[in-house]
This record gives sequence, C-alpha cells and structure tokens, in this order.
Amino acid sequence: MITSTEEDYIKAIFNISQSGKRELVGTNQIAEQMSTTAASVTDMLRKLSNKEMILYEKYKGVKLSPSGTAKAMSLLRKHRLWESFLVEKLGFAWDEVHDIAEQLEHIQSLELVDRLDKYLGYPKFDPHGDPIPDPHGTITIRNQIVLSTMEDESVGIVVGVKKHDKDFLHHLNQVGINIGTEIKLIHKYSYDQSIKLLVNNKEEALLTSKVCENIFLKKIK
Amino acid sequence: MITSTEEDYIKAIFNISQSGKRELVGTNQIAEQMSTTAASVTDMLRKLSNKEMILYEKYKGVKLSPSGTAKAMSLLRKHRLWESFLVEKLGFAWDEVHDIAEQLEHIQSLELVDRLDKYLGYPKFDPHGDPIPDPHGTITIRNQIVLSTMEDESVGIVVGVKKHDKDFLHHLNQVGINIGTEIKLIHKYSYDQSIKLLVNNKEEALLTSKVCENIFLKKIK
DNA sequence: AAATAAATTTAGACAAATCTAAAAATAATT
DNA sequence: AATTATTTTTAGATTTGTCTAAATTTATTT
Ligand SMILES: [Mn+2]
Ligand SMILES: [Mn+2]
Ligand SMILES: [Mn+2]
Ligand SMILES: [Mn+2]
Repeated sequence: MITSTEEDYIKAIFNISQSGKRELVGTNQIAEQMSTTAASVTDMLRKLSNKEMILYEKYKGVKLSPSGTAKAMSLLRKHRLWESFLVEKLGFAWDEVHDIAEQLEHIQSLELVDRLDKYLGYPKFDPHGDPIPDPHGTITIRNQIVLSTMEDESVGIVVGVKKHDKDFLHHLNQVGINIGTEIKLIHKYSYDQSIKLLVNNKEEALLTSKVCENIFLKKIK
Repeated sequence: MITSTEEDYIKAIFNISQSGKRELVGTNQIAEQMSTTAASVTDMLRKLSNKEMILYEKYKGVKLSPSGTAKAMSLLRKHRLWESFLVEKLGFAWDEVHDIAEQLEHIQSLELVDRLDKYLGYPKFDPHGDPIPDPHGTITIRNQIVLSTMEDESVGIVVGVKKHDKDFLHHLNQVGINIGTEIKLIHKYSYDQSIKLLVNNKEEALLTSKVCENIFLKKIK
C-alpha cells in the first residue's frame, strides 16, 4: 500500500527533477516544494526507499526508481485528466482546478481513470497545456518555445504555462491570455526584459520578464 | 478541520440510526459497521463529541448533533451524486460504483459537488434508488413498499434496494432485476417466505425471503 | 437480589506523519 | 588547510487512528 502523502512526495521529486538541471534531488528542495521541514523529508525518504520507489543515498540526494517513475506518471495522468474534466465538462476556469485535482489524483481505481480518459475523448494536453500520459506512461512531446526568448515582430500561439498557481493564472486571465491565445511580440525592452505584446490582434499588454519566462508558445510567424 | 475517517464514522452513525429502531446508536454497532474494534470507536466518539458532531453520554450511546446531521447529508449528497456520475456518464454498472464513491465523497470542494449536480441534471435518486439530498440537505421522500410484504398477483416497479454490497447487487443482475424493472408476484411460499415472481413479463425467478426484504417497489397493481 | 453475561470504557502500546532543536556531514571561503 | 556556512540527518515529542487486554458499567438470568 502507498499513502496519498507518499504519492505527493513522489510527484514532488518528479517535478523537481524535471525542472532542475541536476540528476539528484536534494532534501531541502523537496521540503520547500512540499511546504514542510527537511527533517520530515528525511523521514519520508527512508520510507520511500524501503518501498523501493526511490534510489536514496544518505547526504547524496534521491532520484525516482523505475516503479517510482511509473507511479509519478500515473499520478500526472490522473491529475491532468481530472483537470481536463473539471474544465471541459464542469465549466471550471483553468485557475480553479489545481487544488481539486490535487485531491482527485489520489482516487485509487484504474478503471475509473481509463473510463474518464475515454469519456473526455483521449485528450493529449490538460487545461494548462501539460501533456497527459497514456495508460503506459508515454507522453506526447510538443514543439514549444518560451515567450521570453522570442524576438520582436514574431507571432505565436500560447500552448502552455510553467507555473500553475492561482495567482499567476489569474494574472494571465486579466491580460486576456489563455491556452490558444495568439500573441504578437511588439517589443522587448532591453532595460528589464519586459515585453509589450498584442493579444489576439486586439488588446495590448505589458508583461514582466518573470511572467514571460513561464509562458510556452508555438511559433507561427 | 474534519478528517475523512471522522466523516466515515459520521456516515456510519447516520446509516445505523436510519436502519435501526433505537434512537441511540451503540459502540458495538459502529464497530461492526466500520470493521474495527469497540475500543477504537470509543476513542473516535470522544473526538467527534469534542467537535460537537455527536451527542454522547458514556455507556448510553450516541446520536448525531444538528451539525453532525448536516455533515452526514452533505456526505450522502456527494456519495450519491458521484455514483450517479459513474453510472450515467462513465458507464459503470450499479454494483461497481460504491467503493469508488466511498473515496470520492471525501473530496472537499462544495463548488465541485454543486457543478456536478447541475451537470447531471439535478437527479433526485442515485443508481440504487437512494434519494440525493439537495444543497440544503433536503431529501425527496418516495412512496415505496418492501417486496417481501407484497401479496400474490400484485405488480410493482423496482425503485430501490436496502443493501448496496457488490454480491447482493450482482445476484440481482443475474436474475434480471435493476432499478425500473417490473415485477409481478406469482406466489409467496408460506414454508420459508420465498417468492416466485415474473421479471419484466418475461423471465421467472425465485428469490429467498432474505433477498426480498431488501428490495423496494412502487406498487402499480 | 445475587450471579452471570454483554457492552463499553480505560490503560498502554504502536505506526504514520509531522515538528523543533541538536548533531553530523558536506560544501564553500578564507 | 583551517574555518565557516550550508545541507542533511538524528533525537526526542506530538497528533491521529488503531490495536489488545484489563477494568468497569449496564443488562439479563437465575
Ligand atoms: Mn495530491
Ligand atoms: Mn495542469
Ligand atoms: Mn468514505
Ligand atoms: Mn448508492
């Protein structure tokens, strides 16, 4: 048996190892991600190591084992399918679904998630543009660039976001940006890397570099 | 905060007080329903009493407080709406959904359950014929009689079942009985109170008295 | 009413997940 | 290389939910 707390730690380890450059994930990194203490993390790492979900050497750091990786993919699949359900079928906004999916991802039944997948028409991406793993844990890779690396006059479609917190997504709502939004880059100010852009050929918007680093686009011009 | 374990105890207390005759529910009854020991139940009763979810006098038994009753209705609402979703939208059979709903009922968001209700078209009854409380905890009462009390030659439509375990429901599947099935009572044998009946004007079936005591009908003839 | 049976509570222990404070190991500076 | 800083682990507690075994209370029989 694996508890839902253990599942959240596995997800945290996976997310950190994806975003970061290092092979091994550190105790403090996990503690920050899970909003807990390093001591608690060490306790949990011992447990996850005993259950062979992670490869763990004291003081060196951890990485997911093959079964830990499979577990992480299963959790991402469930999380993202539930988010898709909440937005597509129940009409939630993309900034309202993360916390609910954080609970729904721990519902056990595999039959349930497969039926949900079918009911949604086997979506490939969730409401934040994140890829949804198939039942075998395979993910569709997408060609994307980060908004902060685009050049003046170039045009793209928003296909994803790096951060998922409510505040960030709500800010994007306010400037009219969502998945599928067309963006034309008017000018990047060299002083602070902030970007002026045209949203859906209508509204102008100014985004700080911090925001632009967290938006993915498919370049179309 | 209230844990999902506490929620399951509240549901158990509600269910026992509904089915039984006594006003107060006993420790052993709860222990049996929850598949745990009397000592564990006593521990939990103290906790639920401190949180004012139950009225508890040592050695006397317990009943739900007003807020405990409200919590129980909220849980029944969630459980039954999720069961309806699983059957109506995802195509599960009525004997497959109970255990999954047992987990889904603990998802916190009230917004979620209200949107689910709307998405399902505000159903009044779940796949087992149990009434679904509205957001205020109000329940639609249905006129129903128990199959074992019907007389020879009378006809009725199955509107509900008292037991919800997989084995019982699967047995009903095998003899062709579901919610909405028309049943004509051919003969009740006085020897053991077993009943021979005609299912949907087609198949004959013989049910033991134990089974007949757990089927509710609306009499139509 | 006394004795016996049943139901319930208490006592004491354990595993899971967490915490603070202290110790140990590793990394970075001087 | 020695010192300082950072990271990580250990030690010792706490809370939640559980258990077994023993004590207590209530109910039932004789
Ligand atoms: Mn989670
Ligand atoms: Mn997402
Ligand atoms: Mn439950
Ligand atoms: Mn039901």
